[in-house]
Amino acid sequence: MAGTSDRVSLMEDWMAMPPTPSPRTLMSSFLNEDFGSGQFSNFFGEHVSNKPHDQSEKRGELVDFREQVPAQSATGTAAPQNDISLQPNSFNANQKSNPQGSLAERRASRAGFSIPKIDTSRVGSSTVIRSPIAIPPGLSPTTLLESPVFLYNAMAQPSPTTGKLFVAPEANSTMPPDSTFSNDVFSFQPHSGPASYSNMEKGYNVCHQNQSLSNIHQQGSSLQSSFTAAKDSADETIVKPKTSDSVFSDNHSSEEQEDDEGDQNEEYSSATNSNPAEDGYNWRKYGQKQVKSSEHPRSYYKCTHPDCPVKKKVERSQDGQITEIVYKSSHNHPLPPPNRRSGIPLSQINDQQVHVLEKPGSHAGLNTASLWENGKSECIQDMQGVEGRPAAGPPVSAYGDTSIIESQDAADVSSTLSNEIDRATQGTISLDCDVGEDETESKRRLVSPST
DNA sequence: AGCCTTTGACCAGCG
DNA sequence: TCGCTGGTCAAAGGC
Repeated sequence: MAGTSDRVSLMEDWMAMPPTPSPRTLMSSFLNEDFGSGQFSNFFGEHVSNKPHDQSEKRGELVDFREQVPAQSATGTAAPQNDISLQPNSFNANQKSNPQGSLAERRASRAGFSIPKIDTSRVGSSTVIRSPIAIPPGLSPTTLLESPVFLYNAMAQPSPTTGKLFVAPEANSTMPPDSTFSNDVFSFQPHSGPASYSNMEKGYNVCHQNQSLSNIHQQGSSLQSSFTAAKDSADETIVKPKTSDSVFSDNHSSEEQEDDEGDQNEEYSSATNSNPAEDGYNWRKYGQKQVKSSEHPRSYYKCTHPDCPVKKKVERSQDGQITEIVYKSSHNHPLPPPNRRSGIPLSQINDQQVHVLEKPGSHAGLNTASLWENGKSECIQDMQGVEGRPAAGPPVSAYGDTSIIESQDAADVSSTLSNEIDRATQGTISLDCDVGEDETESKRRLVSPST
């Protein structure tokens, strides 16, 4: 089975990587990287270099795709082609709340980088995390999203025409050659280094439709999964993890897929906690049903926060692996403290946060992880900047300013990193950068059932 | 005691 | 109108 052997090969690559480095080591390695040499920017391409497709060709497709989409501005008014929020080297043109841009942007600008931004303002209120493969228990969909690779490639915003979330090409990133668009659904393959599922957060964070993808925090390292992200008519965002080999061929047979799941079951058998409540929010299950459209039973959860309209549907395979999550509506409250009841113990979060920094073993992994951390830091800083705002309040676009990746000098990086760790260990950071406003609950499924 | 899950019943939308 | 389907309710019981 080709897919299995691919994954085995990947795992071997990971196993060959250096043992867990310390954050300092990571940072040191990171700082020794030549940003301008393209090592970093080519990382994703390098790690998908075993793909048969021509990378530039695919990128061209992506560009074409984007150009075909009549973009809208964040305010919903007509805008020139190629929404500026998607454009590299143009974030300054999109400043709103802060004429100088976010701290991340300022830092990046200072370092000579431009930061493409995600415009999440058009993202709607219902999120689907849908996986044709089962998400291993304890492996959060958000963790998948939080892969540095995903982050780095996550120039994502909903299609102006369909509302589906798609990922646009970004100048400094390398689209995996097997990236695909299909009905506004973009698939790509995060693959940035060793993943240790046992070290990942058990459970998952909400990947909120109003949440800048850059704001999604990483509790785990990158995965060899790929994702399909889609957003439909301001209602649903679909994030579709795939196995690495499924990326090579979307015609992946169901048999192969089942085998993949089986393999993953074995790989991730150590992760046993699949409680969907562990996304940081508290959920109450109010129903379960076997629906015809899915071979798996569907569970219905409500956010237990008073007056919070958020619901989610979770489908699990027989072995408890999550196969689909559909988020509906938006949280109108901050993320609750992490260690309450079903929340993750603070100490566990600490460890996980540290693992984020320690796990990536390759240079590229270091880079992505470090950059991710930087981006996360900016997210946090942005969040701090809006503290005190009514939880139900602000336009989402306020968070759309959050930068994804920034380049920093050594001091900044170290400072950011250590601050990040400190915040994590103090349990003071909110993992959710979203305070949504769109309460629309209509929804429509975008991706046909995986079966 | 409070909050959770479970589970059968009920309801609404749709063809 | 009827049957199917998906979503929700609410009682019961567990932790």
